[in-house]
Amino acid sequence: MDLDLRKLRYFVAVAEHLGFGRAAEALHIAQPVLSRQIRALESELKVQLFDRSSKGTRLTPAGEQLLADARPLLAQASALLRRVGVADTFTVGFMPGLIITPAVRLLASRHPGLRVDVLRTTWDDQVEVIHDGRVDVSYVRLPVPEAGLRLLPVFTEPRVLVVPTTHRLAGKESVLEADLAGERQVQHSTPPGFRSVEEKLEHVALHGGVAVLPLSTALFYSHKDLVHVPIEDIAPNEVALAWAEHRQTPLITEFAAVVSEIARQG
Amino acid sequence: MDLDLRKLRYFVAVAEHLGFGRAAEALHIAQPVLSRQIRALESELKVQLFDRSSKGTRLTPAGEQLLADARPLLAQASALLRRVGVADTFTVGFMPGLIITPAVRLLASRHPGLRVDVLRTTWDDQVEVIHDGRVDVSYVRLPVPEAGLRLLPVFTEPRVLVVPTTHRLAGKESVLEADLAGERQVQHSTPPGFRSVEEKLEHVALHGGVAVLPLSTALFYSHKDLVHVPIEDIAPNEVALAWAEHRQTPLITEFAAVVSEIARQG
DNA sequence: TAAAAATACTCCATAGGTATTTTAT
DNA sequence: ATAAAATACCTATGGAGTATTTTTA
Repeated sequence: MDLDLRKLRYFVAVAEHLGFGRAAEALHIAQPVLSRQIRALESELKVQLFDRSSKGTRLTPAGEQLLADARPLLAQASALLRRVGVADTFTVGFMPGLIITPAVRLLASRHPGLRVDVLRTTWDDQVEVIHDGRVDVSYVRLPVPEAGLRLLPVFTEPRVLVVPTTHRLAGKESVLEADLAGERQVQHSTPPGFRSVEEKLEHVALHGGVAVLPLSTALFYSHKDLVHVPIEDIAPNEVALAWAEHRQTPLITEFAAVVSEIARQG
Repeated sequence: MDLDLRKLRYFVAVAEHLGFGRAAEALHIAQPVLSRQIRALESELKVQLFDRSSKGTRLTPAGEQLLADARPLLAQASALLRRVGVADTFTVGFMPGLIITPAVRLLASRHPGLRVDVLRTTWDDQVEVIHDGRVDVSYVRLPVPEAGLRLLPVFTEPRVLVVPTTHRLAGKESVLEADLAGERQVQHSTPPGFRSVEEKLEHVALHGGVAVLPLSTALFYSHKDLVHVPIEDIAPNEVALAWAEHRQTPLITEFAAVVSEIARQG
């Protein structure tokens, strides 16, 4: 009668690992248990979800369909738990280009039982995911609407100009903001509205123009037809760790401490 | 670790009935079971959900919060089940003003075990709810985008003009479409964009103008400052039962038969 | 004291475990 | 022959029931 979220979680694990043995290991349960649970799910839903063979396990079309439905449902359930303050997993959001592994590893190592997830965000949802509970904390690029948030500055970094290799500014040691006068600047909000940094850079590579990005982002998305040049006099980009000011859990406090410790060292 | 949707459903029932005894009855379980399950949920979530007293049971703020989260989650889970073809409840959508109780009652009486729900739709979502599984079938007002739908015509009805009682056309026996020339017609899509018939009629009552509505809608939303007049030469409004062309379940087929039988008699 | 919820107990369905067998390459 | 999944069987947790007690207006 009611859908069993545990079975659904098991199903997603099998779908992702494409194998019962591997999935069982990841779930920390025995393989026969998993086989039985998936069979039970199949019989409850009256649908075959996997084609099993000794040479790999594959999703049926019905399985693909269920997987597409199951992921958001589990995410919503997880967000609900986070909103009421029961952490099943600790989830860290981050904007592209930011390095979060040291802090995440350190937290995970201190709490062997805890599952730690990461979620990549975009300009559009970097704050939203904090408020709706998809993440516990998130690395954001300022400025952000600060209402309801607690912010911990992590570091600042210069912004650089990204241009095609053939561009007149491509060879320079550095440029000034004034040098950008007359350049077509490709921005996030520019129609047709780029939804990702990749799209923005691809546009610059294909159709020219210039983009201004934080240094770490430019390094992360390095592109063979593009180069970047420091801009001397532009305000630096600030990165902060953010979380909801209600919902101050011990784990959030600890993670914030870990992050500022690492930032102090690095 | 995983949220238990059964407990969540029990919780919603208690919140809606504001009492364990009444909720247990509605859920067809014994009262002590429900008490235990809610206590278990409270202890799993480490939050008190209800203030209990012998004189009524009330939600705590945390309970209110959970209720707001629980409803959409349960709805999404239910939609998932419907998409994979496992009906836990049979849900019938309808546009405002349409009378669906006879068909719904008949279906429910033929299947004593089945829970039948209804969901009111709007112009904006009358088709969407069919495709995303929030309903099994829905009474829609044509025209609709027919892609992926099966449609069963149910009946046609005249459209009437709705005007303030003080309007120059208010007293007429009937009018022609030509009489509307020069009138400010308040339409669904007219800025500022009315999201409901109520808003539209309220606008007409307050600020004048005219609205054209199906007769049944005008009757359903009768308003003391408004009257309606038949329009002789306008195309009648058509109402159809619609469902997703994949997902042709026996229950849907049966309901369609019930509906067309009732339509033939009425 | 009467109505509502909580507790005590019993029963049974089912998740999880280990050991073993089946199946397909 | 081997690797993967399925089956067999056992244990323990927890959901559901009935009977009863506690609580409070």
